[in-house]
Amino acid sequence: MQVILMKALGDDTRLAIFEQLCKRELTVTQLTERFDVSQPAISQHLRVLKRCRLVHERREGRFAHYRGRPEGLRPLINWLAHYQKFWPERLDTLSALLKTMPEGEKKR
Amino acid sequence: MQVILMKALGDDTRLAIFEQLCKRELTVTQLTERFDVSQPAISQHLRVLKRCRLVHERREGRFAHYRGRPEGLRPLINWLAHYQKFWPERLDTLSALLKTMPEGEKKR
DNA sequence: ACAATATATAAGTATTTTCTTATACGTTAA
DNA sequence: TTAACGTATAAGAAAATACTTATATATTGT
Repeated sequence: MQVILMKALGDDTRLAIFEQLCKRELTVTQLTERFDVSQPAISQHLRVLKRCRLVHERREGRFAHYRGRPEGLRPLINWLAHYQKFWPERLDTLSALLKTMPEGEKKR
Repeated sequence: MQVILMKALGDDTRLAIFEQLCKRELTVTQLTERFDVSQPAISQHLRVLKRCRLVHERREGRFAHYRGRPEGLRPLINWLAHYQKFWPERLDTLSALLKTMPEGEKKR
């Protein structure tokens, strides 16, 4: 369901975290430095983002490296494609393109 | 800001209302019949959707006809286009297409 | 082994959001 | 003109969400 995705990205802090993590992989501590909320708050946001696969955790000892997963946005794209019939013809090829977009892991 | 859009669409009832209104124009009363929340709740959801231009109100006497405005999704599309560089090359033309998509009113 | 570090979880509080009922306002029909 | 109808707004209750502090757990460096 794309409502879950919208909810996840509908919070300013969480959206900012996602955007950061799409630029570079960061640990929880590094994220905590960059935002003015507590470390637990960051962890909680990460859990939400992880639940809908918008971020990926790479454990390395006691460090948790997180990176953004833009592929996780796919359900949103798919949902939006439903509405392309309301947009100009120029975009008519969008859904075709989307249909052929692979499901699995993508290169970054 | 696309967070506002996400917030607006991040509620199940509101998303369902938007989807209904993209299919057909409906009055507040008709919407109230279709959902199991009170009429004021519907009006409040409509206000949120209207604020971010996801619906349009057509007044006709005491009736308020609402219809969905899928064009209002554009900020979302634009934002998503930022992430296309993380997607397969197949989609590389997406942003070009989006850039040329007109801003004004579109045909339905 | 022990202290320090990195993160997660628990529990509670504060804030925001969504709902309700009551009511106000404008429009139409009788 | 007045009663009924359609919708919006106000006010407050209920529910959901985002935060905090305290603490647990695991890992590393000394």
